[in-house]
Amino acid sequence: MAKFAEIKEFMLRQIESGAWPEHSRVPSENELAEQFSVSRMTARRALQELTEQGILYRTQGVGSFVAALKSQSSLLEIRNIADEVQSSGHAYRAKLLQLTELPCPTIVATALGLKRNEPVFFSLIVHYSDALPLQLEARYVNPKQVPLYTQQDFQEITPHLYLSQIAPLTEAEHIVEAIWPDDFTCQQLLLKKPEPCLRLTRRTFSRDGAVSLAYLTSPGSRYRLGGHLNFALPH
Amino acid sequence: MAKFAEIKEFMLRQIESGAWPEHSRVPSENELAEQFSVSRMTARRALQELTEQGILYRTQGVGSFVAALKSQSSLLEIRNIADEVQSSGHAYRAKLLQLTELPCPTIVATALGLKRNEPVFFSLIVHYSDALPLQLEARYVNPKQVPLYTQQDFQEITPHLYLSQIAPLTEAEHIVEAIWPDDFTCQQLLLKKPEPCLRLTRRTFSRDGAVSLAYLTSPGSRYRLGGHLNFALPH
DNA sequence: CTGAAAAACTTGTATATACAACTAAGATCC
DNA sequence: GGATCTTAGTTGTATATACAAGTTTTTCAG
Repeated sequence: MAKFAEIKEFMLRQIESGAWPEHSRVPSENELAEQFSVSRMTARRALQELTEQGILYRTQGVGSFVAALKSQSSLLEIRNIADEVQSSGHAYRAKLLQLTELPCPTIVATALGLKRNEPVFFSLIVHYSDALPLQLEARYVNPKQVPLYTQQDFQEITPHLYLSQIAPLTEAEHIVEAIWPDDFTCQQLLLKKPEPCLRLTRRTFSRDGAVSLAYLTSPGSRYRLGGHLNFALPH
Repeated sequence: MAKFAEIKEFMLRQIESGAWPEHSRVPSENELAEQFSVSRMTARRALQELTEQGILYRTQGVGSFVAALKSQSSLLEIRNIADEVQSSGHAYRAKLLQLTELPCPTIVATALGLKRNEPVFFSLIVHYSDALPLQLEARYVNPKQVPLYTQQDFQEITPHLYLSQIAPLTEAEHIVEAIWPDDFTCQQLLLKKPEPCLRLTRRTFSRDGAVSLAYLTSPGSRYRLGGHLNFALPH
């Protein structure tokens, strides 16, 4: 591991363990340089990158400080719903409804850069928290980029996690909408009466272009798309 | 302006003008260093920061390239609704329904770090695109941080813009929900029939703590909360 | 004691240099 | 022709140094 990365790791451990509480001062560039026997510029890089990640804030002439801990989580991460459910103390389960190859609908073709009716992979999954359905995931996947998609076991690994491994994310596009669910969606989400639902349309890209188009639908009452957005302190 | 910033400006102009199209190669660190008579490390910094902003991508041993233009806009910016409407070619207008001091409700007190029934400022505004109501904004503001809030003319300047000037943002927290609008909201948004609405709850912070709590409600059919999230290419 | 000046310390910018790691293209050998 | 080696170019990491700019503390004159 590069030296500046080692310093970052060290500082992150201090912060996460609570040894360096919020708003406390962290070692200066020169102090870190001496402690780790590196040049000031290398120590500076560690401080700089942690600042860009919203973990520290710095003021010229004063010093570097630990930012508020709640700023750690970020909308920028695309969260893995399985991790999210488990970290809230519930049991995660997925039910696979469909996993096939389809002729590509026009909208999907446009989104993924394919031709109409060209083969495209399609999966349909319900994500549960304990016995409660949290989200209906309908996903189209570009076969050119992920040829083995239909051979995976999505009870064991979420499509998002699998895709991240096969075609590392370079970019993601999101649209959030409030929609009125159709009958099928109500049925799968066990909604006795229709209620407003959140629909997150997510298109992901890898180096070679669009990888997948996913429609994630959740009842507004059961799921919140939250997080924190961090801004650098103005200098 | 610092030298690295001048180089960034130059490159941004080239990209925005179309002189450097998407995925075209940009000058290398050494070429930029020579053109601008700076050291390689300074040229490198310009390239590096543009990469972090998602404007370029770089590959070791190969070069630096212009990223897809659509990656420019980002969810990270808190958008000014007035700018957004105007940039889409419509006329922006605001109607101020209320601007008063209220005894603080419990939820608001918790969110802003005030005591229950302590005075808090409250504003209620409808944002229009031409004659179409786009968003109902209900906002509570911490009087300790923004004592002159109730004396502003919010037909002329949006609360968000004013607050940004008075108490620069250090942090913002967002929650997106799908809700069923109440009668008053329907009336103000000119919804003849109720329809699912997006509600964005936004809490903003400045250096000295929470500044405001805003509820932004928009009909799902009229407004999309969109944008792109950029990820650095893994190294 | 007060106020101004100086010193010490911090982060910010910039340079020159060196070597490592990686890629692509060309040269060479068989 | 084809495989391998070399070379040139590019980005990535690291160092030592210098000065600028901002803040806080100390010193010292009055």
